[in-house]
Amino acid sequence: MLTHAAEDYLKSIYKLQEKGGKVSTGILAEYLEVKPASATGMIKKLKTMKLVRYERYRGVTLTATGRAIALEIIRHHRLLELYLFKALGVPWDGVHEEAEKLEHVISEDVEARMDEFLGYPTADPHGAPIPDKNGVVVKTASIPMTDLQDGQSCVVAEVSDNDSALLRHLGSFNLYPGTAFRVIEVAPFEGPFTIDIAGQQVVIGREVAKHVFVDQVQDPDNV
Amino acid sequence: MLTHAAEDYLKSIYKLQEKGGKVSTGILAEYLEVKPASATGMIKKLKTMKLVRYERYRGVTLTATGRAIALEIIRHHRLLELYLFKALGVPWDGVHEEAEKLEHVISEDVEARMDEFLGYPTADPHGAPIPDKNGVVVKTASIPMTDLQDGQSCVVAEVSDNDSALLRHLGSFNLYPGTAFRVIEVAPFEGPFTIDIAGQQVVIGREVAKHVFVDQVQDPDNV
DNA sequence: CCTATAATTTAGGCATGCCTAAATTAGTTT
DNA sequence: AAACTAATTTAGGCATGCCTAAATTATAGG
Repeated sequence: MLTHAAEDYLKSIYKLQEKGGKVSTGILAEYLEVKPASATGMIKKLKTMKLVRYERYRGVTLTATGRAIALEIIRHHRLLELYLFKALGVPWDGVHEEAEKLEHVISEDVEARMDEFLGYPTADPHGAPIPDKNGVVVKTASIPMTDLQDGQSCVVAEVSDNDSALLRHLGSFNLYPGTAFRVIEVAPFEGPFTIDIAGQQVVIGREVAKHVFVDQVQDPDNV
Repeated sequence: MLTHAAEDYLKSIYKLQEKGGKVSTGILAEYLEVKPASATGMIKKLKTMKLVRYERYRGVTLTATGRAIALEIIRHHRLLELYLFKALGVPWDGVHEEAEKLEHVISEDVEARMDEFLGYPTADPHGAPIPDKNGVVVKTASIPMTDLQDGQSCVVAEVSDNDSALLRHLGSFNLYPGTAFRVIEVAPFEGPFTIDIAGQQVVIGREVAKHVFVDQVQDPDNV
């Protein structure tokens, strides 16, 4: 069995690898909030366990085994988030933190029971896909909200889950996965987005919009 | 915040103190499946934190603070056991093991939600009392099954929770807390108990009976 | 090409929590 | 009271996982 720390490293390498191939020691350390020297140490340990590929100064990537373990942990995390949200009513800005601790200790048996209770779901409360038992993840083709233009309509697919203040903010606009909205105006010079959610006009700053991903984009009718 | 290990020590000291006052290093070490030398080390650490009273070669006891923490962990453990049992259908011989891992990471918020879901229960699936939020435990006056005589009727109050094979065995007889039975015969020379559960005759060995505690003992009608 | 800067790695240290082996203390027995 | 036994404590070691500080390597600019 792996230590909690090792599991966290694998999970983080997986996530960073998603957007950028090889993962540098520095990026990984920053993501995990440890010093680069500590990351080097753990990477070496993971290499002896054949969970990562690594050459010094060259970055790190997961092996097939390492990836499988990372996806297992991510599955635990996202199922737990959804379970806490649906079964216990934990607010969506709190589930990440809770799941972060529980993901390392939950058994396969309990996980399977939660999965059944939830009806074998495919996305967590933030819209992130839940890998299945075999580690298969359905990639979504969502685009960042910052790519939207005036007049376009869409549906929220996913939002970043790691900043609970941001989530509370989005929640105050009802900007959950599944919520539809239309862009009324994109202010020039990297300005904010004015959008229409169910008849309500809302202004969303650029920094916030970076963390919102959307699907089903439709151009305005009057083109 | 305390380490998981420290929490386990406090919980164990509490349980051992219940039946026997001061707790010796050896007993504690045996209970925690650790060497006596390791227990001495942790006891010293707990003493500097003022969670235990301790003088070398004299045994250890909890301070008020230490006791409060122990009861908090025990509350986590027992609420989790009941939640896993009732909400997720985990079999009663599996909940102890699961709760043992979860008790150290569950938040007060999630615990409060489980408590509410369960309707503020007072006993776990093995009949052990659940301390309330303020650390108040209702002591039960149960007696060991081994004290029963021919003909007496009673109700199961509590069973030991730490041996899952034993629990499966008891489960196969429907010997759960709340189950009523009548003693048909106590075989002489430390022999087994023959009992009547809902019309079924069952033979219970002495070693098993030691782990079953009963309430509401009534003498036979024909006295 | 060679040097400056930034990233990374190595070296050495610290806390936790376990271990074994040796020394000490308590308590009982003669 | 001395000696023996059993329990306990001390001493020293090991793995994990973090840290800081110093050395090394990569890479880009002149």
